[in-house]
Amino acid sequence: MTKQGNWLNPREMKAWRSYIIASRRLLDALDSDLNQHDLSMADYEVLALLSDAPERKMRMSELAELAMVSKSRLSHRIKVMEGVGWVKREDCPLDKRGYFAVMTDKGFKAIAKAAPDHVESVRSRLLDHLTVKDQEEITRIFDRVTNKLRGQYIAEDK
Amino acid sequence: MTKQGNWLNPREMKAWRSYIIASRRLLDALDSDLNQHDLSMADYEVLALLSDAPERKMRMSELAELAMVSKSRLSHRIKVMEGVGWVKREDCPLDKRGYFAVMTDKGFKAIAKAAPDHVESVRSRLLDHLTVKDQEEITRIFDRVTNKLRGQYIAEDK
DNA sequence: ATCAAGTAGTTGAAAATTCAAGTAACCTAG
DNA sequence: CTAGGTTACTTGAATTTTCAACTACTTGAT
Repeated sequence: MTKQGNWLNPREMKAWRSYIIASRRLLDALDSDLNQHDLSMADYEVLALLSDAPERKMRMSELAELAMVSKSRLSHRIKVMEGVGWVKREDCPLDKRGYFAVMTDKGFKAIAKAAPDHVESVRSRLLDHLTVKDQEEITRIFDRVTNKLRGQYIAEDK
Repeated sequence: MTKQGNWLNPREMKAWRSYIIASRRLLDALDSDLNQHDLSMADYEVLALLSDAPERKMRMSELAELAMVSKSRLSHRIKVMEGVGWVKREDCPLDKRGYFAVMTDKGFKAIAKAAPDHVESVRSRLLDHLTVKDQEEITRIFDRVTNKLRGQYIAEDK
């Protein structure tokens, strides 16, 4: 299984390093752009998901899953967003263990305000530098990676 | 400058989402693999840099820069690594403000033990799913992204 | 020399995240 | 209808990361 001693060849190494370095920098830059709206990428994602959901509400579990964060983290995060007034909790009548996170008007306004800048940020820091062909390659390659990963990766909670 | 209201078209959206989702999952998986050696990706990177440095030592600033973490974060992190016995600090005679982080034998053993698994992890979760052509595309595309980013992004400290 | 400004690195407190329980509700086999 | 296991979510404590000083040293201009 673990075929040890099998170091990366130069081509593999270059691909891996290029990818990792660009990604770190890119994510840092996007996050830092978003900070001007007092949002992190993770929080933005949560709000974006909520704003697209029917009635702008979603079960905690589903939200955690789609936003790819642990339940615990989402729970803590929603608590602070609740403090800021962007979301409220609402209990689920069908399953009394469950809760909905519901986006408030204020929350909607907050993300509506941040979204154009964020999109512009994604453009200027990534998409603008990719040709149409590049974009298609990226889609093809990373969809494959996700699919393979789905098969392999068994996370405990998140 | 900020051309607002310019939402992503479907192709751009697909590329962006594929990339982001795969990356999140990939990094999570790699991190979780490394946890079996009590290491995070960031700590691994720090140790890897040290183990490649002459005399296995490096100035704090340089290490922070190459590992792409803030000085503060590195400082805290080195403190715990020092506690574990993987590194020591050594003061720099040339610049009395400065310190070297020096990897100990124990530290070297720790990363030497983790490295093959990590490499295997990078392979099985990413590289194995990329053709040679894909790897070259990745290198080309992400090198470009990094270059553009370098021009744009002005981070405060890190 | 001297002083102002910048650099190297650390620090403590605050905020975020993880980790390990914990509570309550649901589901299902007998 | 009920015990045992699972699911949904929260919580508090521990760890990690960020943030805003702060110290000590260096540098460069006068």
